[in-house]
Amino acid sequence: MNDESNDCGKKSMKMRSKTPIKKIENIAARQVTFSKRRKGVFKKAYELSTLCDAEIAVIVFSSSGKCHDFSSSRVTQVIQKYMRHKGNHSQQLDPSIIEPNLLEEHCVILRKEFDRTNKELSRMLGEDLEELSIDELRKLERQIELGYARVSRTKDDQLQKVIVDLKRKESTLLEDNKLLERKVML
Amino acid sequence: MNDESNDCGKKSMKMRSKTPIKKIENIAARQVTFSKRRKGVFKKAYELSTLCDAEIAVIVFSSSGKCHDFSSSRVTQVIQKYMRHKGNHSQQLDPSIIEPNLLEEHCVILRKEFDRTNKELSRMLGEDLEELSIDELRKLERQIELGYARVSRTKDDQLQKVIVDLKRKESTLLEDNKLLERKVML
DNA sequence: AACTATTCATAACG
DNA sequence: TCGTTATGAATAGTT
Repeated sequence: MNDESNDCGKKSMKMRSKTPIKKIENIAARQVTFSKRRKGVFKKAYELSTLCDAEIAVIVFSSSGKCHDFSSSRVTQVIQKYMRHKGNHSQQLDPSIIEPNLLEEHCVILRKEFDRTNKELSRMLGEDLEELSIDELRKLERQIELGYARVSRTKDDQLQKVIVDLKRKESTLLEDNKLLERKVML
Repeated sequence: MNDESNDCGKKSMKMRSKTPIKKIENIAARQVTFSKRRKGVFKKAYELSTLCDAEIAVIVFSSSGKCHDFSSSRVTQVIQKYMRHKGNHSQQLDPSIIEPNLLEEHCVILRKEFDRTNKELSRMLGEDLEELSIDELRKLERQIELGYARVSRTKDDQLQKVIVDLKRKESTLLEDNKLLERKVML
């Protein structure tokens, strides 16, 4: 512990330093700080998700290897969404670049991911709904609505584009016609 | 407690309220808060990882669907570690009955299937629509409509069931009450 | 985007 | 681990 510039004639109570962000070497202190700050991060994550209607997942492994997580919805759900956004799974789960003895493990992970995705797709298609609660059904309904709105909007945009294109062609042709007519007149 | 912090005729002042953690309805304000707090969460995550030698990943989706992430190492690395921790009860794929040299092949096939399913799901959710033709978009739209109808119907059925159940319980209770009242009278 | 009063998080300590 | 509190840090409201 370093206490450089303390005097403070006050009750010589807590003298908090400016907290350098550097690995805490004292193991006990590190564990205490880990607990406190982990809780803090999860709280902040919760507040962010609630205030801003955001979806968030936090995964932490302590230096001792223990796993902790927080999510506004479900960690695996957020992970899935994340993977989709990043696109190609192949990069992340490509078995060919993985050591042979880890291959099996990755196959298992991939299989799990596949099953999950498959299930979600089924439900989006209105299948396998039996075991869903009313709340889950409501959530699914909203999710589908969102997807529908996006698809519908994209389609409309495309249609608009086609229409604008056609109109432009039309007016170009009209002008050409006018020019040609004038030439004919002369 | 000292009486210093009264209204005091100081400069007009900011008057921050106690910030209830509830969805911010004003969209502009929500976006600003999202930016600020997202930065805050990421900073806290960084500090936790550094101070405590921990591994952390944070994934956030804004309400508008934009994806942000932070990790002390690599997000996908943390995700894989997480999956490994959670997925130790893996009986889905028994590798002992698969020849080692077939395992990789199996993985490749699985990955292809997975990517295909993933793409379809993304599109149902209204993502990655850029390369679809108008006809394909129309088809997708109809597919989603069908799924929506099924989900909506299932939900309504469930709600009906709950209502019928509650009504039955209510009438049973009413009858019980009547019987009890009679007994009390006697 | 920048500022600052205020609330909040947490290091140090019991 | 839990509670307390002074201090540093985050941020809501504002410019």
